[in-house]
Amino acid sequence: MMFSKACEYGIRAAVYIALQSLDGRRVSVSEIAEEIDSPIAFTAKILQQLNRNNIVHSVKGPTGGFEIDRENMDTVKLSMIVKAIDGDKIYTGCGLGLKECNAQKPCPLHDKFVDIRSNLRTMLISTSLFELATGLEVGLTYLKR
Amino acid sequence: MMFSKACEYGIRAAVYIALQSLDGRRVSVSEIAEEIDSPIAFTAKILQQLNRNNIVHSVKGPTGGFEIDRENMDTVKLSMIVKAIDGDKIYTGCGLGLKECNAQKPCPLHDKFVDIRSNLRTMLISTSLFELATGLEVGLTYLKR
DNA sequence: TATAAATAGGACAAAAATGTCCTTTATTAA
DNA sequence: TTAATAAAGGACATTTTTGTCCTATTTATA
Ligand code: FES
Ligand code: FES
Repeated sequence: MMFSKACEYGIRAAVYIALQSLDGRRVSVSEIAEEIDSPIAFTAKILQQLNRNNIVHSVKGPTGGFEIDRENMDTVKLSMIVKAIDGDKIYTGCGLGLKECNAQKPCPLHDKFVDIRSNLRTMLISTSLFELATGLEVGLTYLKR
Repeated sequence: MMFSKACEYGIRAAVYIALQSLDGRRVSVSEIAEEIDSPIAFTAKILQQLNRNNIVHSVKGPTGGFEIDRENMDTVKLSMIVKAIDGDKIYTGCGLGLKECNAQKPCPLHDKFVDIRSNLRTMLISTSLFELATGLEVGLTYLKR
């Protein structure tokens, strides 16, 4: 609805990796896919994107896998993941599908849409991976069901 | 992003029909598609759905076309169009793609997501076609660009 | 009543998103 | 140095969404 499937998997994967990195564990694609209940090969592609965008860090070879350093858990915000995977149409797009959102020639929904989107934007910009992972750690939230 | 293409076209079409109905004009699919800059045959399909859901009224034959009675302009809210075309996954879906949104077993984003979604929901439920059409009438907003 | 104009609807086509498979590359450890 | 393990990445397959085309139905009017 709001995010693409790829983006949903990307966020779930990043949160899982963050959680495990807090324990010093590096995790493989197959473990991630298992734990977030996502298609493994597709998840691998998404992790490649996150790696290229320096959101996660990957290590090849035996004992390799994905990890996120403690610093990144705070600096990486949801907005960065969404941007890496879905681009910024979430910010620049018009709610009614006009070429782009444009306050000079607004669609009928513009004012109300901009309001909602700004809430969303603020939320994404202010939510860190660490924040999402710690809820999991305490067992209050879930990455699959 | 937020709505499907079909839904965007549906809303734009409904607003245009409402605007013309205010002047007592019944409009054809081809005129609608022209005025909202949408693919004509695809728009026709969407209008069929809106007709079946009693959001617009269609009349066959010469002098036929689409119209919306004055009463419906007030009673038809954006939420009804979105529901008719995109279903209610916008309300029931989980932001991170878990089977459904569930406060008992929430995803890490649940609380923040529910907040945003509730704003969106309120906006959709409280915005009528009439409200959107009148902005157009006054020439402040646009359905194409 | 015949014709033409308009929507309804089924079948099909194209494009985009999602998902899979297989080979290559890097790296560890025996 | 070889074998095994893990990510990278290219090519392909499937599914969903978007879009088109053609025929049937309804209806106004000449
Ligand atoms: S112009 Fe449509 S949302 Fe801004
Ligand atoms: S459970 Fe994910 S948004 Fe509610």
